[in-house]
Amino acid sequence: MRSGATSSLDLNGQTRVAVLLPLPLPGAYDYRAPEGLALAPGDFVSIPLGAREVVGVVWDPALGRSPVAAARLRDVSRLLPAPPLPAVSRRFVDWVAGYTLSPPGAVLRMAMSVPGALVPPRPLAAFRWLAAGTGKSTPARERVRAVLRDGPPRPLSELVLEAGVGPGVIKAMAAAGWLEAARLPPAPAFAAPDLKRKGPTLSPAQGEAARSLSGDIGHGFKTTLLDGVTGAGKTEVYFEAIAAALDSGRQVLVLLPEIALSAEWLERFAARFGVAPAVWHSEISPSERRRAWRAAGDGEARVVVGARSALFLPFPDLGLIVVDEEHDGAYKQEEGVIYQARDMAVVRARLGDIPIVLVSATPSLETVRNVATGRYRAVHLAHRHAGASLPLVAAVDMRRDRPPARSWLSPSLRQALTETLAAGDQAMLFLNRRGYAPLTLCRHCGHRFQCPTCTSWLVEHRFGARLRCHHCGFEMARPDVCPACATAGELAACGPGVERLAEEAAALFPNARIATMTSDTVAGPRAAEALIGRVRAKEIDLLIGTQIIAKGHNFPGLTLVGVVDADLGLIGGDLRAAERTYQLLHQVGGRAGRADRPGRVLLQTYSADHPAMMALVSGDRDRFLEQEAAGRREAGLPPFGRLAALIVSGGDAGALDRFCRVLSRAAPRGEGFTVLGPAPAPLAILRGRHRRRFLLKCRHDVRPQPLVRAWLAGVKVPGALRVQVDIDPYGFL
DNA sequence: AGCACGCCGACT
DNA sequence: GTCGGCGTGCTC
Repeated sequence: MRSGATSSLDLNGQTRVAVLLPLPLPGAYDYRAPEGLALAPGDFVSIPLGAREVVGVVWDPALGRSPVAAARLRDVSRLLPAPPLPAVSRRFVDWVAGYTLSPPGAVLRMAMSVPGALVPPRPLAAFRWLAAGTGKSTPARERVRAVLRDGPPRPLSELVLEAGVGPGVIKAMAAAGWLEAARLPPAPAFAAPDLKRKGPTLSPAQGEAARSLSGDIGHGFKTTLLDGVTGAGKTEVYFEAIAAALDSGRQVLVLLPEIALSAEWLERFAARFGVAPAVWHSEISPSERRRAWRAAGDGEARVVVGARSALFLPFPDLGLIVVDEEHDGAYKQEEGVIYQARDMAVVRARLGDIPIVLVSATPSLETVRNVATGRYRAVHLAHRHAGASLPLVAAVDMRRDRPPARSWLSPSLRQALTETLAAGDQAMLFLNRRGYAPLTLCRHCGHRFQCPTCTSWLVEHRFGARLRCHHCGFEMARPDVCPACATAGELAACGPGVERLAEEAAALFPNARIATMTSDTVAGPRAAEALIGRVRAKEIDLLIGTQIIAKGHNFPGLTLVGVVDADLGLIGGDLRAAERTYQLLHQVGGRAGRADRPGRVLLQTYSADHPAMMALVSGDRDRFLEQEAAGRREAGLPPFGRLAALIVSGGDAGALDRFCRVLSRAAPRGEGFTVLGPAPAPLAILRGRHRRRFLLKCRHDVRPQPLVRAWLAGVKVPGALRVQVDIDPYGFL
């Protein structure tokens, strides 16, 4: 349905419209609407730009923008046959652009990065049996005839499959007059969830939580934290809220970190609603992407589950947002438009005046703080469902319980593994380090293998005997001779990666069936699913992996989790290091003992008295959060203050440092904020570009955006350098 | 983001 | 003598 045309009339009586283009331009461009073409904000249009034709969106007229001369205006070429971009989506694009200090067109690009989605789905090419044509009958042609005779027209892909012929045979038969091309209406993209289907029986606590969330549907914007330990049944609870939103006729968006790895979630959804949801993430094919975008935009997709960018889909009637694992760092987009999807989801809910549920067993300090101040409401699920008990967590103090030389499993962990495997149970070893060894050095001259274009060591991968940079993809064959001193046979692998751990485990437990799971060993979601299936079928005794084994997978037979290097996430001066370590290790530990058997978690650490370790062992999350909060409050760091980072990069370190001095001089001065830097960015050189970082640290009541805007307005960035703004910076990059 | 225009090395 | 490298700059 289209609202009336709201384009403005120019002095000459010509109709002028603002068109936002999916390009990093500072604002919308003005065009002329040809006579007879009524255009309203949200309309997708094709317009000429320079020598090419570009798709854009008619934007809402901006106030106080000095208009470009009428003589320069060009005509809108045509209106595209797609549902208009809803007003909420347009306001959201503008809001995100203003918050992240990105050009609005760059944000719009995320909302329409779907080539070909703007033409209606083309009818399916199909073929029906005509009669005998010319040419001879062959066995292949006979099979096609057998499939088609007396039946309705069949799509090409189906025919190819059923008749066991190549597409060439069909086309040749059509050309020879045996078959007639027909058109079938396009298949409905997504089936509607079955709302009559009964949900599972909920515990009293779950039922109460579900009623509480469902009661918010249709009553405007409200943010709720759904907080409960792994296994407490949070998913079933928010499924009921989804059912309530669907029942009210509105769409639902569920955000997950790395959807690609969570087939288990899709199974649970299908079990509850009888259909698959529309799925949106970076790895879906162009045709799936097109289908999902279109279905979200015309309302056919009732539920979309996706990674962070699903937030920008053009939902016309969104009624609920769920952000699962809200604490997960994967919600922070670090490239292009830099944004925190969880925070932007709250904004999207506010603009749409709908409820949003943040879900986590280990909520972020930001969210906990928002609950404490009353901005968010909290719904707690205190206990594990169906009587399952929480795993017993113990720290292994590596200062006393030392592994033998060149091995990484302490005597305690070895013994626990032995017991577990002997009892016929499954175990898991977690080490957040891909490859064989994180560093290779020459024992003769001390040479260390470093990436030629990044500040990072090359990681040895025994599989294929390569040295690889995990930041830029550089790789080389592992040499036998030191490139610095030419000594042979003195290159030593330092430290463990999962491959090396698997080697040690195989030597210790020669009869155990061991599998390694990292992004290197499982290519894509299907391979991951297959491996997880083997673990569930108890074809694997010991699973060794990086953080991809931490997320969302449920292994009923697993009773021991060994964290090989619990301190790994604590290194580096990241302000969220302790929090992230706690969250990740808690999640890893949650894999142990879900069913009727208690689980055990051993944390190998050199800092057993670190607050994060003590909290993991004692299970006292709230005390840990209070300590973290106290430290951050003291330092004026988020969520008690605001941060913005400026990353300046360029190929020439000299030019970069010169420009950094210019930036320093132009830095804003005043009350309530400080500018720190320039300092080498955490990855001082990435892909051959040198990087420096400024930090703007603001009091909680001071907005960093106007300061950064004024700062950058006062300098001219040399062409070869790049300045990236990161509002609410998270970790390294 | 494209695509043009614009100044310095190896080819018919 | 040209073809072409991609560095800066513009697109309503």
